[in-house]
Amino acid sequence: MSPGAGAPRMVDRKPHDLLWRRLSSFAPLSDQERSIVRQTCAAPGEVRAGTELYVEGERLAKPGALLAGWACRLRLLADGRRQIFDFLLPGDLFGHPTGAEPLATTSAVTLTAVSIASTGCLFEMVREPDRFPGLARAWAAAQARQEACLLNHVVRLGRQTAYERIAHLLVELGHRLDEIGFSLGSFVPMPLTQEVMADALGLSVVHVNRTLQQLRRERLIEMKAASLRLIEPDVLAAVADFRLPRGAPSAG
Amino acid sequence: MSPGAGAPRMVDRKPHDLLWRRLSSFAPLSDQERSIVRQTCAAPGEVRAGTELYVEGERLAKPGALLAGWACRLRLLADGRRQIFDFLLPGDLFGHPTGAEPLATTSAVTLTAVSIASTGCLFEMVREPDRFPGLARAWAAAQARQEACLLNHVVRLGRQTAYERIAHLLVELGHRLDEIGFSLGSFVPMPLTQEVMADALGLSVVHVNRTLQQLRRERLIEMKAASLRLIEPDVLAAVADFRLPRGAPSAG
DNA sequence: CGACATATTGATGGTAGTCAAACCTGGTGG
DNA sequence: CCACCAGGTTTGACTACCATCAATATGTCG
Repeated sequence: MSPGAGAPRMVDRKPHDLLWRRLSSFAPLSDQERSIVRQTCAAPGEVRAGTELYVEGERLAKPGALLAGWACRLRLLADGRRQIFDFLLPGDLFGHPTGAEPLATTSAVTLTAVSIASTGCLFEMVREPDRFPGLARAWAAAQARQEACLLNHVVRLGRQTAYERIAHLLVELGHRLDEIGFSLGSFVPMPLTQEVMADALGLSVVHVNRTLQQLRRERLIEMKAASLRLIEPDVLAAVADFRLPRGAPSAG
Repeated sequence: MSPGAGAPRMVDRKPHDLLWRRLSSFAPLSDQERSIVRQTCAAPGEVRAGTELYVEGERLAKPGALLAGWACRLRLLADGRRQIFDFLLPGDLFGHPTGAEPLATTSAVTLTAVSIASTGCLFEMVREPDRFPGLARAWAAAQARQEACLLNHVVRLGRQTAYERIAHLLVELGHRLDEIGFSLGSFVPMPLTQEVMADALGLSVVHVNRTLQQLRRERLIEMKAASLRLIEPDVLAAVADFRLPRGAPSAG
């Protein structure tokens, strides 16, 4: 499941290695493609926690990739309720128009300090699958992956209890972190406040708190600072009916 | 919002006109593209209600488009709970692999008798955006549309009450039906059982029943056989905080 | 230290789930 | 034509999960 202790970790390397390694795990890249991706990451931008990357309805003009830090996509309701759709982790792409209209269907906000590669030129390349087949395939796979997570999220929200939702989300995030070099059974970064988890999982902060306590009491998870350890990933996956997305890239 | 009473309705025409009209509403098609799409719909397949179009995990081999009838995408949990992700209406595409791996991430089941065009060859064409630019753009827009509906669904499930969820779903379906030729303020087909709505909205059948009654009592909707009328679409949209998806095709 | 965000705890109430039964409705067949 | 049945809808009684409100810790940062 995880690389051995000595295996290279994407996140340990220079940020500008992270993206091409991540894309390569979706589909093999040519040397040319790889070097272009690396160039893209040469001068990442840095933004603070709480920054809006883009806002619902706005024209998507600055597509990017996260090289470090976390963000999320969300929508605000008229009365202030907030729904988080998914989380963006290092190596994830954001802000790329999908349909004909390049208008954002969600907002996106950073949850931590974040460093960002601007991927405008990569996005141009993806439009020419003949010249850049590896990149195009990796891109499509990355999108498919994001959609798979969204489907998981719908299941959590629609048909799972608070206990199951939290277990499911933590296992999913654990696996995603595993893919980028953290090992599933050990402490991994988890910079989500309980309020953020609540807004993602459709629960109240109070109930998230109590449910997390239950998971800790049962010795299924362990929390420390802004990090988390899944003590029993298999038990958690079982109670949450978690399924590994098919076609998932293997870590390392 | 809707075409006048005398305007042509996509669904009134021969099924084999529906698809190209629908795709044209996303992006203009060349004469060649249009005629190919029409040919695709020449000999639709017919299947009964309750047929599985494909099953989660299976290799997607028979991509298609709905020419008549309704279907849905769903997932079953280990203990029998069921979550419906979205509904497929006439003119919608299904079963097209998105990422590298052509494995279904959901199952899909027909809700009514359905007629289907096999779109394997169209799907090949979409891979060559240089030769078929209109089709490629329409395809991308159709996908974007589907994703927009999925985002709406997450909001419903995560942050809305039963009352809001149902209102929101009905308005969304109303608008989608409006796009394919029914008019928003009049009776439109609505072949969903309360159980299906419950499995889509993360509610129990009983509660769906009671909430629908409330909407009827308040004279916001009217139901008859397998059809529905939104008496006050604006009020419903307001209580549900419904937003028209940007870049939506206009009906007619 | 004080200001602020986040986490925790307790008490109470409401929304929605569960269980169970009755009631339609359309279709089938004797 | 009516009995019968299956699937869907409706109703009632009861329960429980989770939201809400409010107050108190804990922690972090200038």
